[in-house]
Amino acid sequence: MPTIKEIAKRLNISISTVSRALHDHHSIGLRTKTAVKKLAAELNYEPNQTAIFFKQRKTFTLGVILPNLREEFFSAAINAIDNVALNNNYIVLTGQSHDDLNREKSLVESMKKHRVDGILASISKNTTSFDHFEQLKNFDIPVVFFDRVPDMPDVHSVSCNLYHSSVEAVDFLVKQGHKRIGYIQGPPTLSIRNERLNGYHDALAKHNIKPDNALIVSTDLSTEGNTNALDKLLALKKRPTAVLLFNDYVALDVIHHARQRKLTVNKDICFVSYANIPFMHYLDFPPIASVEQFPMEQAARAAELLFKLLDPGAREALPPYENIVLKSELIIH
Amino acid sequence: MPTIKEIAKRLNISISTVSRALHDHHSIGLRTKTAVKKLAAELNYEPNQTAIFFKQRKTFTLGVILPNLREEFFSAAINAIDNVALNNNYIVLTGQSHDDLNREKSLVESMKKHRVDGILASISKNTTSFDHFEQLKNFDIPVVFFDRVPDMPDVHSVSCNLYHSSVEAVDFLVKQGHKRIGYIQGPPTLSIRNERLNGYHDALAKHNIKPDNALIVSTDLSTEGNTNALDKLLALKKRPTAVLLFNDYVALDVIHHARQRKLTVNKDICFVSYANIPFMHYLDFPPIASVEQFPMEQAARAAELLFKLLDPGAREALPPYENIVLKSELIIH
DNA sequence: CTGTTAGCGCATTCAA
DNA sequence: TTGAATGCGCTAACAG
Repeated sequence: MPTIKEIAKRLNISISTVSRALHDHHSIGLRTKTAVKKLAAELNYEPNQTAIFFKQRKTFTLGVILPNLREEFFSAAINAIDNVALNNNYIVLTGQSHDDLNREKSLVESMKKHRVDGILASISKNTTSFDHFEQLKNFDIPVVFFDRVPDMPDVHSVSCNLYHSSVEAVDFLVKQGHKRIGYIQGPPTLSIRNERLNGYHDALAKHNIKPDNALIVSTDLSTEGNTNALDKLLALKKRPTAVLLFNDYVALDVIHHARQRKLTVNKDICFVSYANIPFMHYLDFPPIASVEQFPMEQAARAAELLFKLLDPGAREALPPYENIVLKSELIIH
Repeated sequence: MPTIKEIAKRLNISISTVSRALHDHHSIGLRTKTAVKKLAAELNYEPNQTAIFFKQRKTFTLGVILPNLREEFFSAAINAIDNVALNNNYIVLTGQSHDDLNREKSLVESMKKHRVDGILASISKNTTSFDHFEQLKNFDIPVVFFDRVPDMPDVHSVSCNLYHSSVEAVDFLVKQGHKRIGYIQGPPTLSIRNERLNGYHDALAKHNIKPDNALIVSTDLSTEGNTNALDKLLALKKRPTAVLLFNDYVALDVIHHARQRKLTVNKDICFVSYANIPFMHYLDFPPIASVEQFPMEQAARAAELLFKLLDPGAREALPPYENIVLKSELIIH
């Protein structure tokens, strides 16, 4: 494989001249410059990036850690990140935690080893401690969290506030005549800020509907957890006529299960869900509304923030920790 | 950031001794070895991988190029690759071509620049020339194609032969009483080997059913292409009562469209499809059967093959070009 | 406008 | 059992 040394030797000039010529340095004569470029092309010269990474102490690589790629939400996020990375001549190293804390930790380790310049992360549902991310500060690897963000100060984050949409969702259901509205909530780690629940509560209060704790059940997001949650609601003497669902994947299971139990969805019982993944449109009985959380926008904003952190000039203009919050939107189907 | 040089200085020993101690080299005294390791731990020493990559001329990074991650087929493949890579202490760089040849080319370029040790690829539907992959041979970057493999000699590949399942699919339909069976085929680049079509034809012949070219229509895999294809079949004087569909994503659109046209799926018209993605189970009217193409197995085999190619010892035992073919399986729902 | 020199962090050959 | 020396390929400070 040809190197600049090789080119220098053949042209009887110095290595640094070759280097500069290849970089269009202003102080290089046109004649030598063209000669160098010509020979480089002939030899099929390709700069050895590993040498450059080493020398520049940068790898032009971004790490992305997220729960999984199966969910359209996250594959959409990856697409947005890819685009931003591409514009900045960066490449993306993706890792899936599969909601396993240990796996998340080892992903952080291996990305650290590979010297990624920065990391974008959406935490696993089982992540309660954040030391593995914290230690990255010692290595000058900035981290920006998105969507599933830790509830901590001193982190950069981009997230989507679900409070208002939750209020809207209940408003919408009430307007449709519903009075008993249930809520299937997700695991506590993913609900620290309780935006969905707070919105739910506040909206009920607004409409003078007495809250009933029996109407609030939980799932660990497994299919079994999802169907059990619905069963609990259906076991009540006074069943809910509408239910908010933690997200569309919960909705898939819950709707399926409701129908197996011979309920007519959107008549006997209505659902509103979160995420608004396109796939739901193929269902016969989709949720009547879903909260759009803008994965692409979140991810893009997070990536842009990360690139600012990576740029010493831009970083100065930033607050010590930036926390961007987008607004979700209730989409009526 | 501490380096071995730093450690050497503090311990008043040489750099090479430190290096060797850290690697458990046999010729290092126990006393010095423990001293070195102790100090390294205290200083939080981390070897600079970029230096190692540079020196070793390896990056312990695999490139994966595939059409997109939205399709469960490919996200499953990535998971399988992740696992194999993890076992080999490799990390995975994923790129999506979005079925765009130019994007695929630039992915190859940037992976080459980043000096990945090897590449796994599933080609885009618009890929007709393979120079961008071919040139990698000059850089000693082995490529293994999987699932969507080029129809060329002199490449490594892992794919799934759909011929027998296609025959089985028709057998199955015939057994159900169908005599007019249509086929919606995909773009020519993805059907070079014509396994689906050949199976379809041979099976019809086997059952003495006269082939009818009007029953074979094409789609470019867009939603519009998919619905148009169905419309063409429905416009025939003698409509098919069953149709083979290129894959499950075509099936989603086709089934949706059939129902909008007031057909009762699985009664007025039956569908058999390819890919067998789990999501279909949430549909009310899924295809009655689907051909499992084993994305995880394909990807895992491809990754394993790639690691063999990366290992000089193992490579010797291999033929110049390995082409692994798995058998698909018809799954009746 | 061009060349000389040094050094990034590490593995490794050769010498002791 | 250890150390000295070399070089991977490239960039950049310094010198001319």
